[in-house]
Amino acid sequence: MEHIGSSWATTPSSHRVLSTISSPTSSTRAPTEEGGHSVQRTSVLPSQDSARNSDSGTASYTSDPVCEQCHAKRVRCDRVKPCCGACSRRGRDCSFGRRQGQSTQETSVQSTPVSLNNSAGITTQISSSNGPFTQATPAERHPVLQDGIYVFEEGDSQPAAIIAKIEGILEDIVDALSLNRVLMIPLRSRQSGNEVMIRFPSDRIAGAKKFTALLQILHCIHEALVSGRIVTKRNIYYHNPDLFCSQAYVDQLVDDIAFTFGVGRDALNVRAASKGLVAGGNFDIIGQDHHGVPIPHTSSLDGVDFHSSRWILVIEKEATFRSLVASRYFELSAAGPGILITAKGYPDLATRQFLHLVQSSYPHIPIHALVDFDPDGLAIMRTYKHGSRSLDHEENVTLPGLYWLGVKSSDVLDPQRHLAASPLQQLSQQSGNMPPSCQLSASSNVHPPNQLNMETLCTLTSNDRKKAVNLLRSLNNQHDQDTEEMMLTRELQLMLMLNKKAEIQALDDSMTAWLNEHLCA
DNA sequence: GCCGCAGACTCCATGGAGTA
DNA sequence: TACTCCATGGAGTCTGCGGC
Repeated sequence: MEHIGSSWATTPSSHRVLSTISSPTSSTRAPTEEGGHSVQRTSVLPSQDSARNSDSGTASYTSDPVCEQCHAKRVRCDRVKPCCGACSRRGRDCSFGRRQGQSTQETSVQSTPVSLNNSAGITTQISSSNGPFTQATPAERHPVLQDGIYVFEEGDSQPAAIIAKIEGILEDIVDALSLNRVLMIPLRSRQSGNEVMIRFPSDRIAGAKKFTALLQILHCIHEALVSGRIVTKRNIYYHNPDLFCSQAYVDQLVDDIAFTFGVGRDALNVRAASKGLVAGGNFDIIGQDHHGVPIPHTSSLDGVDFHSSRWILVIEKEATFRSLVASRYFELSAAGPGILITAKGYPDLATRQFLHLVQSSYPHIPIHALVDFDPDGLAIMRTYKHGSRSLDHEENVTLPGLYWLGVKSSDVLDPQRHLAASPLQQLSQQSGNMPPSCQLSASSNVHPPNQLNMETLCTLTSNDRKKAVNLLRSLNNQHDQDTEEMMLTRELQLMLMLNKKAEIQALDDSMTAWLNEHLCA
C-alpha cells in the first residue's frame, strides 16, 4: 500500500512563492549550510529577530525532525538520511525515529491496485499508475462562446482521486491499528506549507481532539463525494457540535484538508453558504424584491449573458448595493447598462470564483471596486484583486484587472480647505494619469458637486491605524507594484496622515451622479 | 560532550471587519 | 446568532547555540 506521507509532502512551489509575496511579514530563511542540505521555510509570523540567519550559524526550525542522536545531544543536525553529517563525523549510528512531524516517506511501500468497499458500499479502484495520492488539479470550468453567450463546459473533476486519497488515509489508520502503532493523519499547514502528523494518542488533549475532528470531517467529505452531494461547512459542524465546539474549527480544518490534497474546497464537495448578490445582465431581479440574486456557484451556472454590459461594479456594502438596485442603476446608468455585485464585506469564495469566471469570459468589460476610504475597504478590495493568504491554494479566485473606482482621498478632500494639492494629486499630476474628477478637485476653487467634505469623515481608530500600517507594509514588501498599487500606497499614507476615513454611505445623496461621473471617466 | 535557554515556529483562541 | 473574511498574541514544542 502506498503511504500517504510521500505524496502529501509535495508542496506546490507556487504556494510558497505566493505566500511569500502576499505576506507582509513573510521571511524565507536561507538554506542551512551543513552537508548542503537545504531546509527552506516560509514564515507568516512577524520576524522578531531578522538578524538571525543560517550564515551566522543560528537555529533553523523545521517540521522535518532532526535525528534522534542529534536531538539527544542538542547539536545541529543536517537531517541527511540515512546518516546525518554530525553522526557520520562522530561515527555514530544515526536513526530517524517517529517523533512529531516525522515524515513516513521512508517506510512507504509501492502500491498495487487495490479495491476498497467504501462506506456507501461502492467499490473504488485505486490505480498505482494514477495513484490515489497524486496531485489532483482543481476542477475547472471553461467559458465557451455559444450564440453570443458564454456557457461553461465542465473540466476534469477528480472526485475519484480525492475519494482514493481519503480511503488511503483510512487504510493507513487500519494498518496502524492492526500493528498497534500510533495512528496518524498528515496535514499541511496553509501558513507555512509544512506537513505535520496529527497523531492519536497524542501528548495533548487538543491533539487527540484534532485527530478525531479530522477523521469525522474526512468521513463527511468522503460521503459527500461518494454520493455526489454537496455539504456545507455548517452541515459538517452539526454532525458533531460537541466535538468541533465552533464552526471556525471546522472551517479551518476543511481548508487545511483541501490545501493538503492540493485542491480547492469545491473539489471536496464542501461549500460555504452563498453570501454574494448580483443584479443585471441575465440575473433578472424582477420578483426578487430589489434584493438582487444570490450569486450562484460556478458549477451550477448554465452560463452568463453579460454581452450588453459596459461595466461591472463590485460594491463593498450591501446597503449601497440595495439602494443602487432599487434605483435600477444597472439599467439607467449614464455609462450604459452594467452589473452590480456585492459580497457583503470580505468576499467569500463563491463570489470571487464568479467574478473570476466573468472576467475570463468578458475580459473587455471593466470591473470597478467601490469600497470605503478606510483600511478595511482597501483590504477588501485587495482580497478581491489578489486573493487572501489563507486561501492561497484556491485557484481562479483573483481579479487582477480590478480597477479602484473609489472612495479615494480626492473624493473627500475639499480643495477650498486644502489649498495645496494633496500629495496624491501632485503625484498624479506629475505622472499625467490623473482621472478627470481628480483634476477638477485639484485645480478648481469651486466645490465640486459630487465630493464629500471633511464633515462626513470619521477619525481612524487605533485598529484602523494598525490595519493601515500592516497594509502599507504588505504593499512595500511587494517588489513589482503596478500604478494602482502605488496609488494605493499614497492613499494609505494620506489616510494615516489625515487620520481620517470615509464610508461609501457619505456619497448616498449624490451616489448616482458620482458614479455616472466616475464610470464615464 | 552536556545541557540551559533563547529564538523560531505551530496551534489555537480571540476579536475585529462586513453582512443578514 | 450566524457566516464570511482577516490579524494578533499566548502557550507549548522544537531546534541548536554557546557556556561550561
